[in-house]
Amino acid sequence: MTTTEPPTRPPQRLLALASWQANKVATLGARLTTRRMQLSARADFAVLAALEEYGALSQADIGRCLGLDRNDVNGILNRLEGSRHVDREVDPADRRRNVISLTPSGGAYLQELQAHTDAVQAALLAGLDPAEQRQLHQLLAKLLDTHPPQSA
Amino acid sequence: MTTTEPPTRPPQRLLALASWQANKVATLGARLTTRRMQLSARADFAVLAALEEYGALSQADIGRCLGLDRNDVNGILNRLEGSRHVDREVDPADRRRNVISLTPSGGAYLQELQAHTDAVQAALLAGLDPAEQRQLHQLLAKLLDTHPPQSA
DNA sequence: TCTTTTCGTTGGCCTATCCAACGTTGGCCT
DNA sequence: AGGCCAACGTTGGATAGGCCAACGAAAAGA
Repeated sequence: MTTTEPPTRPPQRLLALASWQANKVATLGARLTTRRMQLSARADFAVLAALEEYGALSQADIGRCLGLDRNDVNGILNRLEGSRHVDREVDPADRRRNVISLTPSGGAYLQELQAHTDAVQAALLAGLDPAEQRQLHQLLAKLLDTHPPQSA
Repeated sequence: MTTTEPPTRPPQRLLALASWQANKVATLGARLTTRRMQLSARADFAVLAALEEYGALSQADIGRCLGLDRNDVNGILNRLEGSRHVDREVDPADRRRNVISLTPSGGAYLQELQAHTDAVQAALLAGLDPAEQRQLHQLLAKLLDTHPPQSA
């Protein structure tokens, strides 16, 4: 009797789900990231990128444009402030707010993370040719565009 | 002076990243899921789908075909066994293994979850026309195919 | 003025992913 | 036979992400 062979593939019910696929791609990205940097550096990268593109921001604005919760932004900033990648000052014009600004050290850190991130992207998309990569990117962008940005 | 307008969009450095997009789509899927069922039901769905497609499996086989860690499979099965959706018996042919099998109740639960899952997919992909949905699905499938299946 | 909103902060909950270790069991090899 | 190694289930823990509730301070609106 042939021993019933163990399954190698995920069940069709899962393969059919775009959300399941997206999850798998996301954790794949996380795995590839771990090989090159601390996992939490992804969050740092996001915040630093926002500051670099938009200049000084309040914590709430950072959260809104990144789709992050205020609390989580706070935690990331504690880390970044601790390593002097970011300055945190009370906004004199609105003392409820903190003005978060990028330090030179933070800018350098951003460049460093960008290099690692690029490598991760290349590894993640290695199986697709350039045209397919562009297609995928555009489809994901369109999908995200149709959903309201929301930071919890 | 025009007060510097708060940014609404994520920075370009993030928009350019497929891994960031995948993460966002994944959490979007999670959010939509939460509206209809317990978040943890996604894991239940995956395990039940595997059992339904392949018949009785060992815990290790479940983990392998779903890409899950053995430990996590264990936790999911504790839940499913507690609600009688799954039977767990020692394999008489190999007493290291447990034979996990779907109960009628589990089959019904699977159908119920499938309905909710379908609704989530529809909501997630609502912004894409059918051809785009197919394209996205195929590109994600191809991407996942090029990466070795690995369960931690 | 009083009320409502925004902001930063603290603390906590749930899920996901992953790693390390243990005892049990089976297969393999000499 | 014996001894070694691999696989299995299980326990416990680490890190991370996403989310919610509540608080005091401060601003905006009525």
